[in-house]
Amino acid sequence: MLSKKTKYGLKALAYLALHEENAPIQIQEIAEAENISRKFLESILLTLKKNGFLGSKKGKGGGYYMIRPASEIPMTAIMRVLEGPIAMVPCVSLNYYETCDDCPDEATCSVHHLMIQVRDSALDVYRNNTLADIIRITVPE
Amino acid sequence: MLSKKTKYGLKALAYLALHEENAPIQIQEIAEAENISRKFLESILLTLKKNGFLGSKKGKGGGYYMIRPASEIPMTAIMRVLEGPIAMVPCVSLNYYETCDDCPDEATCSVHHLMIQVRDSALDVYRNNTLADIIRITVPE
DNA sequence: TATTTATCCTATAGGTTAACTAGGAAAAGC
DNA sequence: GCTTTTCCTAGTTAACCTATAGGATAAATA
Repeated sequence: MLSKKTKYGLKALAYLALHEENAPIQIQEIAEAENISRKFLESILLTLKKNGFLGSKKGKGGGYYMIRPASEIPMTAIMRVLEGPIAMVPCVSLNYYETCDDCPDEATCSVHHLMIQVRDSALDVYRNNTLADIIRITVPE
Repeated sequence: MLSKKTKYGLKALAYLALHEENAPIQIQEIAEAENISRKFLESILLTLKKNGFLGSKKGKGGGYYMIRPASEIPMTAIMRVLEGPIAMVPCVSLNYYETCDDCPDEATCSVHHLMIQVRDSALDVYRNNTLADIIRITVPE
């Protein structure tokens, strides 16, 4: 299941990328436009900023803004920051690898091999989409 | 993240399918072979039975056994019973569809479209694998 | 300089779910 | 009728998710 955090984060990024006219956009505005709890969104945008996806300005006229073009942000990067590992099992995770304590041998583990396939297919999708790609859908022409 | 329930369930099914010589296999044996808590596995096997994947026999010489060939059990069916929906968001689920209360329009939702792609790629994997396929890996030749 | 506006930061409450565990009922075999 | 096994209900514990509170910090402006 996709967490609300990820869902809200994606929507906020999409909103910011669509309104990419230099002027910062306030949390409040995004929260209202996308039906997200203001305080919750606040914490999400903060982690997106800390991870280099967004810039911010404090004070009047402040807010958040895209720091680089949406077309240069692969969905893999966003998903890893918001949702965590793309793999469903740590033993097939590229960035968060961990051995299974119950499993004697990965090479002969049927779950392992299936989950590698699932991971690769998800990676395929995320690698072939940038933030710009998922926005483009909302603006058909 | 894949739940332990699913992971254990898959391992148990793999074990049973590999030892498909008519004689029932006891929970205890599977639990020991696969390093699974006996009581927990008990409840998992029970739901697999209730969902038509396994048969059982009580009393001495009892246990669980495959009810149909592993090659006829698609991974989609197993995953849906053990893990639930394959989709990461209810609004793109084929079998457990629900509307998002915060989202005014699916057609213009960027998350929606991305998640459809992810769902389809996962479905692709699960549809192209049966239980027999994931076991085959453990027996290379 | 004082005030307003906005993000930044820490802590925590409340609910849900996952991962087990306990204990016995029911059925099958000897 | 005793043993062995699955069947069933309920409970426990810990982690995590979602959201909120309240103030610190910084920027703009008057």
